[in-house]
Amino acid sequence: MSRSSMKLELIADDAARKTSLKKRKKGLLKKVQELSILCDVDACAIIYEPDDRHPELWPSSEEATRMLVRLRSMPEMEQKQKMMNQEEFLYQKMRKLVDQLHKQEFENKELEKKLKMYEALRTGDFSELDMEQAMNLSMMIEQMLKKIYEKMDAIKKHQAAMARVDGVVQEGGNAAGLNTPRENTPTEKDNEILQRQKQMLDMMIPRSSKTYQPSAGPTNPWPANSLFPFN
Amino acid sequence: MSRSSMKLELIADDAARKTSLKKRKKGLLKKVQELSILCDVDACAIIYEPDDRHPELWPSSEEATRMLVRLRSMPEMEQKQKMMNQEEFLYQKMRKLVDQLHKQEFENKELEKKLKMYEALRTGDFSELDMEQAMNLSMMIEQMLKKIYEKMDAIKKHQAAMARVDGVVQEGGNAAGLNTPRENTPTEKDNEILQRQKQMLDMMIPRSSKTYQPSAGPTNPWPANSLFPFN
DNA sequence: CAAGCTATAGTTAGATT
DNA sequence: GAATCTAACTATAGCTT
Repeated sequence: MSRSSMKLELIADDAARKTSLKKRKKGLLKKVQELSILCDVDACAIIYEPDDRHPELWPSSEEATRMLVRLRSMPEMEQKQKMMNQEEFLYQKMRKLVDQLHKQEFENKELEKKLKMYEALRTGDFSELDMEQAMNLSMMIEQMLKKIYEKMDAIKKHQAAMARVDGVVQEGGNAAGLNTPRENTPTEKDNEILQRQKQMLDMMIPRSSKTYQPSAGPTNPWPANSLFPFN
Repeated sequence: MSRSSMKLELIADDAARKTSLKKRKKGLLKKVQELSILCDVDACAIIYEPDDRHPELWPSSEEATRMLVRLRSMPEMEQKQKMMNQEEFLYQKMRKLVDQLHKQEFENKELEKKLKMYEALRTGDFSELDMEQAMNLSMMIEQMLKKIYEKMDAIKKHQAAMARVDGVVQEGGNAAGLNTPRENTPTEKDNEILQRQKQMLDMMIPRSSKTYQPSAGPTNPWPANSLFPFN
């Protein structure tokens, strides 16, 4: 219903009624399908058009038939219900299976989410991630980068010290192959760190990452109950 | 459906599925009512919830029963009824469920394997991996390292070139902070590469990796149908 | 756990081709 | 009629209460 909300009553105009029926039938079928898939229920719809002997059965004639058979057998079943008969046993078993299945499916989704992040990290393609995953991943990358920088600094310091020792012996050689501390004025050092960060990101992320921007400062947009395992 | 259109698949989360079912059931009822009133047709919907043996009938039990009576008068129905009884239906459904469950469990295991490798890569703890996973992982690390080295070489070459340009102007400065080519005799270079590999591994793997030994040479212990996705 | 809220995807009456 | 378009208009996922 749209355009000047119509009243809920028979559509008098023949053509309009038929058109509406066609559209709504389609819509209804879709809804039934969605319901049965999304919510895991057996559902069907039946429509008798006035001038048609054959009813329309959804989602399929067979499915509807089965449901109707179940429906028909229901009244008799009520009587037997006190006892635990074969059918009740089957139903119980099925309920258990359905529960297990749902649990598995849930776990599967969680695993896939995590995996997606790792894969994104490896390939450098972040386009498939949703907001939460992107945030998780950005934090993870930052943590990894931090560790890497710490390690690099440690190595550099070590090598600088070596170079100094060499220098005492050999009058200022640069054997370690890295720049020596005396070259770093405070400003130069800052620049260097920035440069190095860009290089590292480039190394870790083969395709240049248009989508990733390392968040600066102490701002932490992290959801408290993050799904990602920062062990 | 709203807010970032969801996929048409089982809602894994139990509570969400239940909520959705309730809402959609209501919506469906409304649609059926509207259809039958607006378009003058007999229509009904039937929903069997998984753990409820009593189906929900719309618009009313009486209406549904009337329709059932009409349906039963269809000749083909009678035959199908004999063939497919309720119990057989349940068994069929259960078989389907068991299959689904096994499939899910398998997928789950595969996902967990992959995840375990990524986690091992991140934490540096390889003790939990089995042989196949360790081999997969070692190959992955080698590939990543290769990429990193290539990148580092590219950067180094670039910086060395810069340094040479500087050298022409400034008489041999080492502005880029990495060693210049002239320092590399062949033997020194080999040593340096080895050294660098050790450093990189150390950086990528916080806890020193006792279990990982990069395999040298062209020997490839890889299973042809590796489970790991090298895309 | 039910009830209410809200933004937005989906539905559809009416018009047009 | 059937198909297509579009402007209302509704249904409902994800939240909050």
